[in-house]
Amino acid sequence: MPKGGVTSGDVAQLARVSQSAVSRTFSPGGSVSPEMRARVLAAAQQLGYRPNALARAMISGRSGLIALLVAYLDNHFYPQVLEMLSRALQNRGFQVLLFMTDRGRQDMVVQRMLQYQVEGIVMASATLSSSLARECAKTGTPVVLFNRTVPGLPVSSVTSDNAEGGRQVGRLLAQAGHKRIAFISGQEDSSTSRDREAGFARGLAECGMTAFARAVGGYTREGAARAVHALFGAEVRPDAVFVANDHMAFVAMDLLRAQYGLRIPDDVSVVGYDDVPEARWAAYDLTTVAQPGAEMVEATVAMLLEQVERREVTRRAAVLPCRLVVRGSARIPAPAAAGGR
Amino acid sequence: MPKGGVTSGDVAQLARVSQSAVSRTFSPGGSVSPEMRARVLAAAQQLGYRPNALARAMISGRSGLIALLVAYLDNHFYPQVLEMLSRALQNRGFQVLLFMTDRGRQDMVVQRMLQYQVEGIVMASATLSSSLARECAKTGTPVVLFNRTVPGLPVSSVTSDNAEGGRQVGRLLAQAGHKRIAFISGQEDSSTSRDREAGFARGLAECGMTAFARAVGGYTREGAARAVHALFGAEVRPDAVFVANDHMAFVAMDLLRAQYGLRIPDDVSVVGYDDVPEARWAAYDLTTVAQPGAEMVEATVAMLLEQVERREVTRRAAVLPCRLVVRGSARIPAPAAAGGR
DNA sequence: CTTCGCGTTGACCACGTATGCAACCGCAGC
DNA sequence: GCTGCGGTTGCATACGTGGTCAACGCGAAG
Repeated sequence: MPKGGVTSGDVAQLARVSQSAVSRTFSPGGSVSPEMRARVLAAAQQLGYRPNALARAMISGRSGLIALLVAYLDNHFYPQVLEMLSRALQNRGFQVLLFMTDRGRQDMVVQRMLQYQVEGIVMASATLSSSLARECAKTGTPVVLFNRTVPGLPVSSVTSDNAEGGRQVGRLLAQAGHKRIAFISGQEDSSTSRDREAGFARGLAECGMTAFARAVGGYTREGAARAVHALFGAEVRPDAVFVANDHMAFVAMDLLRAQYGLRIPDDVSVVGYDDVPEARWAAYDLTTVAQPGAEMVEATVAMLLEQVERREVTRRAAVLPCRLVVRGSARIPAPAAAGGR
Repeated sequence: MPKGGVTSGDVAQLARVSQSAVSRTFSPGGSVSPEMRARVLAAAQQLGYRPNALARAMISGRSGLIALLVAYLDNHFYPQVLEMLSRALQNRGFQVLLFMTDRGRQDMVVQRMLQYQVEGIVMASATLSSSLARECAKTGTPVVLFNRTVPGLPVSSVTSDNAEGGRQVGRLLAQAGHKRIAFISGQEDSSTSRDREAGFARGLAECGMTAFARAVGGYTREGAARAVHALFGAEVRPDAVFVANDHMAFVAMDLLRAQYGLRIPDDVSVVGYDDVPEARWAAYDLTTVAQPGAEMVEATVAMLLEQVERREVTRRAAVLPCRLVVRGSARIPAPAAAGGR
């Protein structure tokens, strides 16, 4: 094989059959007699034949490619999701084309995806401009937003019930007797942060309370640190903090212990969101809200592939239930039970 | 656009030029007059033309695809690497086809890569059977192993100087006056674990010591926990542990503190390897050996793309220097300096 | 005016595979 | 023995693009 390509024609020539026969042998529904199939397979084996997926994609109009756009992997919720998504798609016979958002060059990134004739797009924690969404819809490429909602776009989405999760946190902290409950937000323009905060406020309201203070964390370590200093550098400090995700909650815990000399949960309660693996590490033992990662991935794949199969883009939204995970980083209500589902 | 495909022929028809002209307009070295270029671009704009990357790949023999095989993302060193690798390749005009190893089905995975005519393969923390390596070489597809070496295969590799890193840890712990220094290994068959252990033994030997005990951690949390129990459930306990990577070192620290009631570093020193982001978190403040992730990624990309450009697979190995990062999880030598260089 | 040469253009083919269509074979029924 | 039919097989074409080659036009040199 000089320049690296053994084609179906080569196999046909060796097996003394037509190229069509080779193609049919490797196509699921092909009508081939047993002896021909055997001869073809023997020749293919001998030459090391491997069907060219690109040529197959061209003729069949099905590339078998799914684009996956990810914003950042610092938050360890996303590596988990990425791994599960990739495995699920791989098992269903699709290949994953991975893209990292490139700060404002998202348009170019999506163009590249479409150039490669991807059959579907999953966007994890990344935004999509409405013009791009329309462009995808025009080419018939379904898009599923993971852990994010953007109303009014012709795209589907899968999220967990962020509002309900926030509400449960609000009730838990209020019922535990905290008096000054603060919130550290994520990116202000993200639906996750907004929903979690709104639910949180409602949970507090149901217990006759309101949030004591809030600060913007932006879902980054640096932003979280600034938010902690803004809240705890003040005259009167919060006695509980709900942080919009675990990633930032760890920063808060480190800072509160090391720099402010506070004990957790004796002096201050901390609650996060996501239940990333580190949340159960002994050093943090973080009370948090578990997002059903596996179920979200399953829903995403199902929703996307259904559209791929039926060759039509629909607009659906799945909201999956989440679950409060009580650990040691927050005081718990004394006698009665906490907030019920 | 009925069924989603506007072709160069459509553009040519609208612009009243030949299809060749459209192709030349979108090809870098094409000889096109300004006015024709303008007409073509206008027509393309109007129709929303997007060159079909698959067709281009077929004819040019260059798919622009690089396969990336990753074993697991639990160890947070790899998400970082994945993100950097993906960004680097993306910036150089290549697309990343992502694959997760599927326990023994690696052969199938590599076959799928080759079917998609990838121009190169990066394997991060995953093994490659020699038969597969030869198959890749036969098709002229360069392979670069990331953070792993397998001698005798026609593939390149990029690693850090694991032996030297291990040696420095050995010297540090010995010179700090520890008497019973233990080692928790990774996967026994991985080159990283072997090299780190060998260097560690040499570092100890240079100070007239030998390892007090060793246990197998297998690079997993569960394995690390078993190893810790094996070492510290014994009659006489180590007073220092070198753990083959940070991922396992965190498990060890949690267990030593919570279950064995030991203080770090007063009762026992812990040293890891990798310098993942969590290593600097206040709760751990882990002394570790920093792998030069960015440089390793850069070397990987350079090595791979050079082979892609020159269309020949060569066998090279890059070993990059690593750096001891002294933090608070290990006692430090009192007066004189630690290990040189 | 003729000729040469250069830059531009279009017709045509190739890349490797899937598939419609026609031809073909063998067999059963009349 | 002829017809009809179901199952196989090969031929030819299409998918969308890049590149080759000859033709063409136009300006400059003789």
